[in-house]
Amino acid sequence: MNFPQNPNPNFTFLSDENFISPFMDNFDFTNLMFEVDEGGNNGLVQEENSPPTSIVSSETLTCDSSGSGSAVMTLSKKDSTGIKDAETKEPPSHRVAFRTRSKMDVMDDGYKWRKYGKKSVKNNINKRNYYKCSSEGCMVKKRIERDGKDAAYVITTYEGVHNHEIPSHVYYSDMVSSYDHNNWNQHSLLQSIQHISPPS
DNA sequence: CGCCTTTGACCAGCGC
DNA sequence: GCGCTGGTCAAAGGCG
Repeated sequence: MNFPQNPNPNFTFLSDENFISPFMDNFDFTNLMFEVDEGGNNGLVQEENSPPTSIVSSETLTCDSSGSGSAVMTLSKKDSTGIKDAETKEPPSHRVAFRTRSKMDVMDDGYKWRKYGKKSVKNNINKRNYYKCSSEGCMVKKRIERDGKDAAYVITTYEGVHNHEIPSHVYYSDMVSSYDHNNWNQHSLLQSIQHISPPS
């Protein structure tokens, strides 16, 4: 089986040994959803009653002491051919979505994002926020919305692949030094994504 | 001054 | 064809 490509292939931040989050107790990894290539739906898993195409074991996903969380990988209509196409053509064709339980709306992943829209969506009293990568020429987008059924959960969807280095290695150092719990949690989240979809 | 968010308008896709 | 919905644009204003 081919794992979908990491939306942030240039992620080169700290390794496991150097990065252990002690704060996962207030940042639960509930669902991790991958959609490779353009799919019919938006790649979001509709709770537990809609079984995904395939499920990655939670051991693969969870970070160290966390233990709470289930990972879900959904492959849409095209299989390996879609992946190949996506790698040879322009993005955005990679889409990664995950649902987390977090008090914070925005996942700070080290990239710089610029908000360009905000919309009310159907079946969700909460607004959906649209972000673009601020780097010039980078077309990666992400959507962030609160789960309509449980506002404690945040659904984040990345679309596309960054074509540049992560701009904030220094920033991560700052995060560590400032001991920002929330950012630590987010960092752990993204580290988990790397676990489930190694850049190969 | 540059970059960001906000927000209403606009556009495209889809179902009926 | 029409209406609904989601996604994007762009002007205006705020902030450092």
